[in-house]
Amino acid sequence: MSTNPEETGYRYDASLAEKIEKSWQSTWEQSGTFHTPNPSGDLSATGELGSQDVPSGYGPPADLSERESLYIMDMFPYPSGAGLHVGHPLGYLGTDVFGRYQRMRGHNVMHALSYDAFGLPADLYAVQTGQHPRITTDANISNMTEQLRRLGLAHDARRSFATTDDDFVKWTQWIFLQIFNSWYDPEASTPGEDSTGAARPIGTLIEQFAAGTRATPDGRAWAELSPAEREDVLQGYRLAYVSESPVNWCPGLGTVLANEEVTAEGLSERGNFPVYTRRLRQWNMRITAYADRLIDDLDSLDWPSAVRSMQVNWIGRSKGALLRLPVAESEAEIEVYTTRPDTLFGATYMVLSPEHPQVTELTAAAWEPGAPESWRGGESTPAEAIAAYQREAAAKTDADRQQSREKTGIFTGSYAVNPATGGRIPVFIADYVLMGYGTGAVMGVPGEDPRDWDFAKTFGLPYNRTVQPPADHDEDSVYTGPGVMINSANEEIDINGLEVDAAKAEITAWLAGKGLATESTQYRLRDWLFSRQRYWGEPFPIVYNEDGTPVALPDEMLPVGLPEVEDFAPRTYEPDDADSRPEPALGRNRDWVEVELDLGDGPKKYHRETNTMPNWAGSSWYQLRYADPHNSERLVDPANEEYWLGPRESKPRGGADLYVGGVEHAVLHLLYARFWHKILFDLGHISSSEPFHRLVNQGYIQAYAYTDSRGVYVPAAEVEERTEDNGELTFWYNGQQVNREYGKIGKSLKNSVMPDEMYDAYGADTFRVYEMSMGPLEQDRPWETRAVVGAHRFLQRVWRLFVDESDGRSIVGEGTSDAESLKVLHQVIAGVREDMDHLRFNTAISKLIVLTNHATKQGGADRDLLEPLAIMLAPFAPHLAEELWSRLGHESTITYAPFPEVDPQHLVADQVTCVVQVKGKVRARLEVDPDISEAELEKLALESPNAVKALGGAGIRKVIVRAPKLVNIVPDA
RNA sequence: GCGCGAGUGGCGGAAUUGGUAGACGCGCUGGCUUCAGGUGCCAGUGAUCGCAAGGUCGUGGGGGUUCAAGUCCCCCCUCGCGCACCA
Repeated sequence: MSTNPEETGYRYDASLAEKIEKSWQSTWEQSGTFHTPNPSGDLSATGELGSQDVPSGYGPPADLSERESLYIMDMFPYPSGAGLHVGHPLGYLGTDVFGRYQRMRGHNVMHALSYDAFGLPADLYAVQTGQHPRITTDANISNMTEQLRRLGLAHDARRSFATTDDDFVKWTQWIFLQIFNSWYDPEASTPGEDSTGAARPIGTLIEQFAAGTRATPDGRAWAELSPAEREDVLQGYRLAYVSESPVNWCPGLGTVLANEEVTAEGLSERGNFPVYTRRLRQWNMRITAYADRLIDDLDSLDWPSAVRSMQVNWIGRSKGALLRLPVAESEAEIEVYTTRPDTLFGATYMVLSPEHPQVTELTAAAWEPGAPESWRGGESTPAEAIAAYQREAAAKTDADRQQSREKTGIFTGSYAVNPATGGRIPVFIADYVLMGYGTGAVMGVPGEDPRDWDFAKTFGLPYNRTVQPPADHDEDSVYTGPGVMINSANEEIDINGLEVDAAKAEITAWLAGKGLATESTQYRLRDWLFSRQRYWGEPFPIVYNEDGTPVALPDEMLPVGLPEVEDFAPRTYEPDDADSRPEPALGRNRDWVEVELDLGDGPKKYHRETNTMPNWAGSSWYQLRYADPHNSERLVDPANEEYWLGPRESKPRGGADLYVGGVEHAVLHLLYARFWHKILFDLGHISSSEPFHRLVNQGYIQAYAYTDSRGVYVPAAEVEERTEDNGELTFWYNGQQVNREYGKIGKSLKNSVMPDEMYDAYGADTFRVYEMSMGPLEQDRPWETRAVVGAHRFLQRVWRLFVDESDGRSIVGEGTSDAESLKVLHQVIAGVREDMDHLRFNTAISKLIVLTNHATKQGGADRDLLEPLAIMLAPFAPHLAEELWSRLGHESTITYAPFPEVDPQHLVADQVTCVVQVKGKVRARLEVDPDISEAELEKLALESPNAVKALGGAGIRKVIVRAPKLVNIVPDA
């Protein structure tokens, strides 16, 4: 029999790792090791699925349901057909390690993974292949599940779902109806909430109209309105509503898009197609009603500051004033929004957005003789010039509009009156003023606003400084800084000499007294465009009656399934065909669209809504469904929601305890999910008012890619590096020098490494340890296949502390470890606990390596050291740890073994190293008693030969003693 | 332009409240084991001077505070990310 460890099968190599991993994975699955009990329903300890027939000690402990809850979430994946590369599991491993650690700390940990399975890629693929997206989606889900299974993630598989499941779609649609049937009551208050304003059932609004306590828009009594008229009124309040408004139309994708899905360049985030602003009748979500709460509640969350500031910026709250400027020689007024009412004396012109509704009434019949040529746009009448400019603006994509900052515009021929100066100021239209913000009209103050300065320069308009710039300020330039007011007085008011803030208050009060100003808060945030014309999404649970009025389907009719169609594509157009109109794919199946239903008033004809929901819908509430994934009566049972997501001292607004995912969702998913969660909270369905208490953005794993002289990617795995004589590093492929670049991992970049390759070469535990040891979770880091072996060597050393590689015998000592080893052990325990609590997995692993290396150097270790080592290793290398645990004689899983406690008694050392510095530089080291007195230590330090030598006979000015670690001797200068 | 974050060996990265800079890993160098190979083992490894003991320099650059600065303060440079005609 061979005793070469490489042939005995007792060396921890890839094939042994695979054996161990697969065997424990199947034990865990059969035992329901990671099944997490709910307080109520089918997953409770007494429920049907909950009564686990666990064959051994590998199931969860009996008292798990009595433990404190901890809810860990990953941003769930889209089931892509490309499969996983080594970068994908990073976040899942981080949450798994943390979850496993928290189980050992005595928590009932809920952690599972589901799939965000509606969306454009499956839809596009279906269009390409003609295959139903459900088929490809399901296939992708099983592929990904299989790839992930090999990682040994401690997920409760019973809680896994896909957003495309009928059972899930039903509740997505149910939530939509809740939102549709609600309005935002600014007067409502919620117990425990400091701000007022909350979603309330639409019935409470109807009561107010019916009782006359709230006036209808046109003042008629509610009873006098026809059903269609009533619905029109309600559409102005519903939190989900249909309206004809400017939307982002993307002909290339054949669908409209939310603002959040359009890039700063005005292109679709998917596909990079041009996006046009078109007035279309679409569904919207009134997220603007929640703007204040979405900003203010961020303070209660434990989120990265980058994400918080992105959300704050996206919502874009600004405080200012609405001013009403009279139109000269007319009864009309133009309302403008400004954050600088203090500069009103400097307003020398006005600008309206080209889409502004008052443009037509302000367009003069003819140019007055004095109007400069540049104001006329080369047309002979204002009407023609205005119309031409409006046409041009409409044809521009947002990208075009933003590309050029050159100021353009047309004079309307009308004048407004500056109420402060009484002066006539010309009114222009210009596309630098956006209809979607404020009132779509601004006062032009060239002296204090850079854009107005540019416009005034272009059109030869005068400026009048109202804030005193510093002496060194260039006279021929705009000044936006602080200062005191100048040139700002008339017969009624004098704000000269005031600072900007005081001036704002003063002038706003003066105008308010004349009924010309009100304080106002404006938001950059727009309502959320909620309909898409693609096939692969949730249908709306809405039908239209013969008047075209939207009618909610009753809950019993949910879910509304997708119709079968032969062609999944929406009608798409040439990407630059701005005149096209969206045509949803669902409309193709006329039998599905035209229905006869009895909605309580007898059978009537209806037609269905043919748009689908955006793929953000499912991810906007899935955090609730994990808590009660099979409930068919409610979206989540209140007891289960409270247990997992309810508010606690550590999370005042509740939510998942930890949510890990990429930063790219900072303003999309994370804003939408907070919005829906708050509505459900307001309506009393849940106890938490935030979905995710703590958010961590994991970094990305990046890699080198190589291109040859033609710029074509070559397989990164086959590139060789060479150090030239001058020390320069060069890269070679097939004898040709290639160029290295650093960035994303991707198939097309030929630098993709699959987890499967790592399983084959080292096993899943090695892969896990490597990924967790590369650096802090939040940080991007480069993938380096050749470095993985370090993690493997570490696990091999651990193995060798337990098992004799030549015969597989246990070599665990049963004696007591020496004091030095116990000191190292307890230092490591203390450090690892601290690191784990803060998700510092890389440093936790380095400490485990220190402990392992110490034991290895000792030539072996005893059980009192190796048991804690196995437990601390378990979150990172769960399969190996479970194997070692069982080899130690345990007959139950290591998963719930209590995490080692620090025994301070072992931390006290009889000797400690004291450094002796002279003038801040380390000159000597002393081994001293930890309790040494300062005087004694000072004496020893001053006597130490190296210190004496370094002092070189100089006198001593001062000695700083920090017993027992440090002495600093300061010589005379 | 505005806002946020980060600059530490050849590389990834460590360094409570200011108190031994470079833990741990990769790579590299030397040795052992092996028919061979390395995904095995042992030792060394910031730069520099020195046979050595030891010295000098060293955390993007410059200045400052302090007995003591990667850490605190001021100025500057570079990189990354976000927002960007939002009145």
